[in-house]
Amino acid sequence: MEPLYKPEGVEERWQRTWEAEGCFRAGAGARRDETFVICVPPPNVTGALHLGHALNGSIQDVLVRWHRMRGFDTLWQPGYDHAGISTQNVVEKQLVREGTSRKELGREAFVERVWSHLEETGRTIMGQYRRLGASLDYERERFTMDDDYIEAVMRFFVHLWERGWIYRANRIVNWCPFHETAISDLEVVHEEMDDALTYAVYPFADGPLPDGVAGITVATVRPATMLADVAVAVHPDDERYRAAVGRDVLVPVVGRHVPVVADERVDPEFGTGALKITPGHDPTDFEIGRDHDLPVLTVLAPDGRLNAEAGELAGLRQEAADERVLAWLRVHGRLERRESYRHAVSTCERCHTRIEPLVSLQWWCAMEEPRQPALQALRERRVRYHPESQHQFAMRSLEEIPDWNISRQLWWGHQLPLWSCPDGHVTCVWPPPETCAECGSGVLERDPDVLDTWFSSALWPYATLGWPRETPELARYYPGDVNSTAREIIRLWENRMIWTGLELLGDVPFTDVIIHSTILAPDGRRMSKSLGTGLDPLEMIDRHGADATRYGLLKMSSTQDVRFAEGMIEEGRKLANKLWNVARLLLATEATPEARPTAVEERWMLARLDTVRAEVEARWSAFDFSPSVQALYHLTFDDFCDWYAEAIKPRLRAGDADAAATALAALERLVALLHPVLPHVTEEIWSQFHETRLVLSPWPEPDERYAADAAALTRVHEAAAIFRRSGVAVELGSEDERRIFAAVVRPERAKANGNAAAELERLRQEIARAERMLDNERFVANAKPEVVEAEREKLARYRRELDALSS
RNA sequence: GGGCGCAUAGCUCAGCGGGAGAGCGCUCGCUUCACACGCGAGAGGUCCCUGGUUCAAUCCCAGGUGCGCCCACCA
Repeated sequence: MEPLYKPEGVEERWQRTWEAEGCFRAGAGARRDETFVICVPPPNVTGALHLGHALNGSIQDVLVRWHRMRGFDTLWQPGYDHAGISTQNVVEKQLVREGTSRKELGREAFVERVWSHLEETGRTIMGQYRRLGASLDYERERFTMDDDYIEAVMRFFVHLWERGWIYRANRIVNWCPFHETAISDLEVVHEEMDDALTYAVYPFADGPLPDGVAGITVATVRPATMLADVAVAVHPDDERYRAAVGRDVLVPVVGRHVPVVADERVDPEFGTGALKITPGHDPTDFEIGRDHDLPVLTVLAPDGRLNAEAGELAGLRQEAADERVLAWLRVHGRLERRESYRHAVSTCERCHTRIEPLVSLQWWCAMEEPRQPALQALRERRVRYHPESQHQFAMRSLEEIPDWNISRQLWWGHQLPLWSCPDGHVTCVWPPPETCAECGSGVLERDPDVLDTWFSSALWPYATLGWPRETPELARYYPGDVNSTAREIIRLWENRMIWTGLELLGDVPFTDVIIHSTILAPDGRRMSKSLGTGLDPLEMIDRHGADATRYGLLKMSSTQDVRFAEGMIEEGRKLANKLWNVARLLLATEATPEARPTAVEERWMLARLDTVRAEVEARWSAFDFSPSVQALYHLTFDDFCDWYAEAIKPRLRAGDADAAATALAALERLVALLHPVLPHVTEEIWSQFHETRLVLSPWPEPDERYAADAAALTRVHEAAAIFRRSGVAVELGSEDERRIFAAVVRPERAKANGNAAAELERLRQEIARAERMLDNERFVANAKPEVVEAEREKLARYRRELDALSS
């Protein structure tokens, strides 16, 4: 064993060995009947993993390795998501760079192109998980476009159809002109943008009002949509427009007569208080138009250009059309003014193209019924989000959940299992039908739309286990236990897995959802590739090792948002190196591990190991990782290395067989406790004195035999602290205590550079403080008894120390 | 506009009713036979501000200030 632990080589060797020996397979090493199941949130097949994935993988792997050691039949399910629009976006942009387009390629060739693109990226992702040491059951890798998985998606759709929850409706949707598809509200991001607000005059059709007012001024950021205006609306209580309501005004350019209507949804404070109504291109206008029986006009085509309705402006891009309308307004004296205007604009989360609200015929899934059992499950805490604030958010989201637009006008994804005959009958079955279910026509055309990518993700926990087939895996591993993910995905994924699981299998897919922190760039900005603030986890692994990276990420996992700090990963590297070196020291004895403690420091060490075992178990049960790795760090550095190893060194050198055997037993426990966090270095150390694999070895059993001895060493700890501060050796009661003191402090070598006077002063102040509190009757009467007792003990201790120092 | 969260040492963060902590950085001293990715000793803090509750507040409550995230159809 070399003096410096070098993770490169060691880590990859163990990653290969573990996998080759089947240590990660579902059920490997199981010693009890209970199962523990996590499915990895399937990463988008397009991208490489980022630090968030690495953090999430570390969290899950700690839980999985811990349960596997405890003997659970453990399954950690890997896989990836076809990520419909994201993937299509990536490939389309490649095509643009190559000077072609998906339309030129045609649907079939395009989909083939996507598949060939996926081959490499899929391998990259699983390679990254392997480098992190993630103990996924790699042989069970699943993809949402596997044949079996497609089967599950189709069955699910047909199920919803038979339930009567699928319907088709013409509604305003978010339309992405680049991808030429509808997207859901959840796929829209809002971006602040500088824009111009155009104030245009709509003159009254039959001349000015009696008071001489010639028209109504409205404000808009998209002048081109005027062509589809069907009314002007004002607030019913707005005195300014009382006389105007019921009259007609003239729409600019097209000269259409449209009515002035009164509606409470108009904000009289904004702009001029008058709102042009364009039901075809604005969600609010759509509702107002519907309630006033106004027609719906559309001037924008799916590609973002103006359509035939726009007359001579047809075929222009919207920006160009805006300019033409503006010019018309200027020429005709209808432009009142323009002002700059900064506001939030909806954009496509994938391509950041400005979203056009568009009336469009889409398929929807009604949510009123299916959400109810999920909401109930959350209320009853049959599924629990951690932390609690996210549970509240998840419940609110289910309460407010709108119907789900599930159709996308994309080519990459699961095509809807819907066929129509020439008579317009729609057949929904799977496998594909031969004839129309209603009229028997053999001429059927499949709906070209594909499903929202989250539609298939929603089935992940059970479709990966074989559903809808009744497989043994499904029976054994459903429902699972834990799901871990980032905040932004609660509504997109977590809640949907819960309601689909309840609907199809009658049970929630997991009992706990961990919402982990977001790792920000060191400057506090969001980590993202486009900002150049992204960080590749592999870079950290190359520099410090996978164990160190896992440690650092877990340490950063506690609060909501943490700035990335490489120092925490370095801390992990030092921990691994420290552990390695203390193992070097102890393994040099070549003893057989067996706990036969003869001295107080040995019983104390075993007691400490058990205390930290209990603490770590409590932390991990509560999904609280940062304090757990902190406890393990101090256990290793302070307790194990600085105290225990130093205390027994003289005996090891003297060839004490009991001390050596006990030391290795203690080391066994230490590396077992550390294994879920630092799997590689612990496995490497374990292999130095075991034929077995630590990954499948039992987690340490509770052992309270030595708890009473923990206190004895506390006296030595304090004596050492005083000695180091003051240079004064406090008298110790027992031979044991004096021996340990000498071994750890090594007074013959440590030059006392402390200050006895300062130490005396410190003790006097502490004594005065404790006396003040104990003299306070209200404190003694109201404080918890153990707090008062602790204060008495402190006072007594300080007095003892003062006496010892003074003499 | 709505919701949530955060302000603690130079930096990144733990702690959260009774002694202000860690890692890194900094200063000083150590070629101590596991480890210089180490060992020992230190310096460094009105725990954001103002009130309130309490015998006792960094911690609980209210208000303020600053910052972050999520959500949102004000044209």
